[in-house]
Amino acid sequence: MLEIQYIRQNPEDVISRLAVKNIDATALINETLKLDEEKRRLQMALEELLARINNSSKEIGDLYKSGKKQEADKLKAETASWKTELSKLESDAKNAERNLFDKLVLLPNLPHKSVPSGKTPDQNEVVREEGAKPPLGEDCLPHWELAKKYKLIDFETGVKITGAGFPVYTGKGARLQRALINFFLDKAVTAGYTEIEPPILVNEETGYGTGQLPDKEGQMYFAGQDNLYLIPTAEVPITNIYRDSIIDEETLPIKNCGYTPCFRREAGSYGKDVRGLNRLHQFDKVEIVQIQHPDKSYIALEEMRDYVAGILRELELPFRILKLCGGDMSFASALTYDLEVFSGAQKRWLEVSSVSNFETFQANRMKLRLKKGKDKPRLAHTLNGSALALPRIVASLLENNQTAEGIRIPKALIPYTGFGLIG
RNA sequence: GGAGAGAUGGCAGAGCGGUUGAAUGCACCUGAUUCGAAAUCAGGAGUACCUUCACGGGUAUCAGGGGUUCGAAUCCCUUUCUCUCCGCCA
Repeated sequence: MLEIQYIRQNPEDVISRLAVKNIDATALINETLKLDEEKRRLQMALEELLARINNSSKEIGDLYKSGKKQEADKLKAETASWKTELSKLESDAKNAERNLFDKLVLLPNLPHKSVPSGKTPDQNEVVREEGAKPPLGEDCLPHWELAKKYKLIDFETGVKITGAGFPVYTGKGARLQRALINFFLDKAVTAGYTEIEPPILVNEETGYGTGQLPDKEGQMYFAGQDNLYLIPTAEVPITNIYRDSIIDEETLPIKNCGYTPCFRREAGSYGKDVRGLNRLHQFDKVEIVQIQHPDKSYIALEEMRDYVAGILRELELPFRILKLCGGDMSFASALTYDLEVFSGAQKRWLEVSSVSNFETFQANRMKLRLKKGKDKPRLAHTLNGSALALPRIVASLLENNQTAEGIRIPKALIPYTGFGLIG
């Protein structure tokens, strides 16, 4: 959530930066400012009345103590007569606050100054491209064929057990999943991240803290009986660890990582996007999360991006890094890099990681603050990135490394799989 | 799931419905003493919002929400959570 103080002081800046996300916020901002004024006006009136009542009550107490019962009773009656005014002011003030809040939660985060404008994914900026695309023959197979051929993934049985988008991994396919998870976690821990195993069901406050709620609840599975949501990413529980807390700046940066399954309803997806492993309802992912000082968050963002690139390099996958344009960025992000691997048989780029700086957007919702000595607490910056999401890594691993003998496992992964070839 | 007990500041722990934002202890910060330190003494110290050029002032906050009252940490209702006992169970 944007800070109202900032909007109040820099409405022009807010409007022009939201324009980069292709949002004309002029009307919304004007309305927000009006509601903010209204809220403060009512708050002042209410607090003034409360102060009068407090004073009066104190006086009544003193009068009783000194035995002046008559005067006390008189003042009591007078004070009681303010009650109708009080309840009206209370409900008005509450409504005004509610109205303001309802507007504020609709506003997406402001994009960083360097974010390119643009409406669609093809206007994202290619930061760089690395690795050679595999020289596959005409007879190369897409990963879903390979998965079937080598009995690695059973999509049909997944449909039987649960539904589309819930594959069953078998044999070396399952082993490959486990290998990748361990590989990613080991990498992250070596890079200084603390491993976390969080809950994968979260409550409403948690969903709100990272920005999934109230807007995108249709994207999450919901366990209605207990009012809990299945997490769409480990970012949600791992960042919310610090909800409602004030962290000593000395302890920064906080770097956490965690493996979790992720659940996404993906309502509205169709066609080649959902073929095979391209888009699933349940998938595995290792996530990295940082809590950073505002002055250092953009350095950290680049480090995280380069860290993820390093893993892709070790996996010998051709990849490219994109800086997302305003129109392709998520609601909460100020700057996002996507990392995509090239999937040789499908001949398309697949997003395997998204690394974002949320600046104070999540921290403001979560009341996650930093404190240095006696200074006033200030909001922290939060960042996260996938490192990495498994399905599309597996897709490109299978497709790019197919040979006549079988599927070659990259060297770095062999200690984890225990085999170098799927034949 | 059933029965009971409880939730107070960073922690521990008081708190007859009326100067209780809250005693006390520990921890913490500042100053005095000291060559320095320990000990001792004096003082300070939560968070959020509103207001003020500023000094300052106001409101809220004793798990969350609602109620009674001129006035609630204190009384009532409710939700959540914790603990103890029973049941069930990886």
